Amino acid sequence: MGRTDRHSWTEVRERIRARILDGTYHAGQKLPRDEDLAAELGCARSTVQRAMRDLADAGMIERRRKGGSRVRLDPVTRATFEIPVIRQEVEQAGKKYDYRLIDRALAIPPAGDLAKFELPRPREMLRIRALHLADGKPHVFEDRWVCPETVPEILTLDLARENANEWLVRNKPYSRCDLRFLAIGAGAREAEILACPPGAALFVIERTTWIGPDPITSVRAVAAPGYQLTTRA
Amino acid sequence: MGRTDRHSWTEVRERIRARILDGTYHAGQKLPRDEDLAAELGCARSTVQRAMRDLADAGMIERRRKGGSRVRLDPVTRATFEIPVIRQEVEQAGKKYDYRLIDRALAIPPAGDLAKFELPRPREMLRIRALHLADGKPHVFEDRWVCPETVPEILTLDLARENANEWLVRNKPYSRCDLRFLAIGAGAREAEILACPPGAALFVIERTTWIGPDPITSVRAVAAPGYQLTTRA
DNA sequence: AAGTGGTCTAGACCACCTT
DNA sequence: AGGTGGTCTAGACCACTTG
Repeated sequence: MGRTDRHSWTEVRERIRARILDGTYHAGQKLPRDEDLAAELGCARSTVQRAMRDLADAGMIERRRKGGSRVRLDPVTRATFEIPVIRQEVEQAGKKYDYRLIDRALAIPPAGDLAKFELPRPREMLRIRALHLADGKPHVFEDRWVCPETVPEILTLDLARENANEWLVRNKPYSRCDLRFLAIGAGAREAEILACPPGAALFVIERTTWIGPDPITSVRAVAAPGYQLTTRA
Repeated sequence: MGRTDRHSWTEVRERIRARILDGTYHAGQKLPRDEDLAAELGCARSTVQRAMRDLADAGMIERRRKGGSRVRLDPVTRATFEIPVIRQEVEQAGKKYDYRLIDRALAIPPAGDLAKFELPRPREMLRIRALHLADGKPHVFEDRWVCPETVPEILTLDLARENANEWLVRNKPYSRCDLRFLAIGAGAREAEILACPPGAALFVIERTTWIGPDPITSVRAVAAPGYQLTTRA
């Protein structure tokens, strides 16, 4: 039975959720104060607080000090995705993982890539292109810019052996991470590298990370056809 | 300064995180018990518990009763996305929203769509196809199956005027929601409806919902070219 | 200026899981 | 069977933000 019997915070949450869904509290309306709800439901205020925080995290209500809690006018679906390190993803599927460096070079990123870092001025960065393979077949094509001012070690790493993806994950914590998901048609380069027809629809994950105000890396990971991302069970 | 000074749970969380990042606690290693950490850091156990829960939610550690807390071996990135109701998304971008029903019909879904519901046996459902427009241009093509056994009202709704998407959001709460993101090449139908070249790479969001064990709806939302999804600011 | 949510504490009990 | 995290309580103080 867990402790879902009477005064558990999940029980309180479900009671409040039910009232929102059945219209007792309608969209935009203010809910009672935590303290009043606690008194009414016969539990401690902190239990109500826990339930309300969960509803707020789920996007169902909004809470403000002094302003109280309100049912959100605009219902949204919030979903959490896990983006694994590619090696794990491949090995977890029971396949053999391989990594191949394509090229690396210092250059000034084009405007589009610079914009992702939100940098005021152009800056020279290390571009790394690499391919991740699953059972010998192309799996993900990675096109990455790394900022040597933030990550000087990157210049002396042997990228043919060291996987930049994994090295950064292990050695460079970040404080901010922007993610974008999109679809692109395979260009000539992607088609060749991923061994797919030109124009094939490809799923792309772009990620940019910073440590404090300093840019670390921005990567575009282009998956081979058929890739899809699912909410974590 | 907030209350980020000494014994706030965020401060405690950052101290623990720092120890993980600097190797004091390395991957796979067991962390001290909450109570010991609380004593060492000079705060209440519940404060440590709050901090640890946050780290666990972020995917950095794993916690088990009796087993204790461990640094996760496999670092993952967890990201939360908000999938808005399409009307809101369009209007928030300052554009005019429009909706057009394409067709509706009762039929037995093909195996692929049935599988999404995890149903043992085929079942007749209402298929609804519709187009969402932004400033008069095709924005999202929606291909939906609704289960009339769970949602009988759907059969009598005037779908030319009532948007199935919004009606369901407002009237049918769900208890489980599966989401999938993928990329497809535009087929003949998508190309015609979305006014894009055949073969164009399109971003797709698929969502299946249930209330308890009963299926509600499964929808494939195909976005017009250029669409992308971003972590919420 | 005051009201409301957010946090912290100390203590107790419980549930789950490993040993 | 026992240890560890999860939850609940009651009370106090704090911080944000609105009227």
